[in-house]
Amino acid sequence: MGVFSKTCEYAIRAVFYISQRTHEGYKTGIKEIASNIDSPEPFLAKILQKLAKAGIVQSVKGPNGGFYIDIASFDRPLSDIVEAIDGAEIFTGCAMGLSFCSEVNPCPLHNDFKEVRNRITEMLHRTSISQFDEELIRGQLSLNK
Amino acid sequence: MGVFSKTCEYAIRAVFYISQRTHEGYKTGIKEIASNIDSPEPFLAKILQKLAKAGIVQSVKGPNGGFYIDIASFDRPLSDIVEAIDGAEIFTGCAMGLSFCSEVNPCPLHNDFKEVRNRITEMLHRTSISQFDEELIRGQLSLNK
DNA sequence: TAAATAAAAGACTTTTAAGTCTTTTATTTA
DNA sequence: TAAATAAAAGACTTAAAAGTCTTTTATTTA
Repeated sequence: MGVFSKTCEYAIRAVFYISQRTHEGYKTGIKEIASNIDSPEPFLAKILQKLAKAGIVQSVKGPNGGFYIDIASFDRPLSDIVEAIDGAEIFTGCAMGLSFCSEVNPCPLHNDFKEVRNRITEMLHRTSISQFDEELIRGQLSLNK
Repeated sequence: MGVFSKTCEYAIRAVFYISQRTHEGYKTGIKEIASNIDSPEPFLAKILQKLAKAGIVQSVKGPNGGFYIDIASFDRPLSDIVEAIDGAEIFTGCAMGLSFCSEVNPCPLHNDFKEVRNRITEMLHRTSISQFDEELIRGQLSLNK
C-alpha cells in the first residue's frame, strides 16, 4: 500500500532519471533507464509510451535515439506525471470511498483528510521534474532499489 | 486511487456504523450494515470476520446476534482498523517505492512525504472508532454513498 | 539505400484485489 | 430439544493491475 500505484512509482523515478541524463547532455534508452531505476524493462516501455503521449517526456527513434526532456518540460510539476498515470482522483477522492462526500456534505473523516490531500497536492505541484538533477548527478540521491 | 484499499474503506465505514448502533443499544447484522454503508453483503462478511479476529469488533451468532463493539474497543484508534486490513506499510513505505529509502538514505521525495505520512498517522491515531457516534445518530454525518 | 538501432503498438499472461457462493458451526427461543 | 437465526469458514469467480512478448514503424549512419 503506497500512496501511488506501482506504475506511477516507476514513472516518477523514470522521469527523474531522464531529466538527470538530459541535464548531463544525453538521451537515454529503455534499457539504461530500467537498470538505473530498477524496473522491469518491457513494463517501463509501456509507461514511457504513456508519458511520451502526455508530452511529459520526448523521444526519438533510431540509433542515438532515446528519451529526453525538452526545456519547456523541465519545470513541469510532479503532479503532471501522477495525473497522466493514476488520474486526478487522488486530488479529490474521499478517504472512505463515499461518492457524495464533499465540502458541503462531508464524511466523518473529510476535514482531516482535506489537509492531507492539500499537502500532497501542494507538494506535487511545488516539486518540478528537474528539481533533483544536481543531487542525482552528484550521487547524493539515488533512484534504484 | 484512494489512500486506502476498497476493503479498508468498507472496514472503516462498517466499524463506524457498528459503533453507532452499539451506542444506540443494538447489535447489528451483516445485512443491516451492508445496506447502511453501501457495501456488497458477502464481501462485507469477509471483512467483518477479519475485524472480529483482530478483536476490533465483537460478534455473537444466532437469533438476536450480530456485531457490536465492547466498551474497551470504543476508544481504539482508526489506525487499528487500517493495520488489521491493509497492514502497517502505509505508515512507513517510500512514496517512490524504493526499499532502501530511509531517514539515513532518503529518496528525493522522502522529506516532503514524511510530513504527509506523519499527518495521516497522527490523524489515524487521534481518531477513535466511536468518535462520530453522536453526529451519526443525529444524522449529521452519513456512511452510505 | 541497406543494416542497425530504438521506440510504438498491441496482443497476451500472471498476479493480486475484489467480490460471490455454499457449507458449517454456534446461539437463541419457542 | 428442534427450528430458526446469524456469523465463520473456505472454496470459488471476476476484474483490475502488473508485467511480458512479438511485430511494426521511424530514424540514423555506414
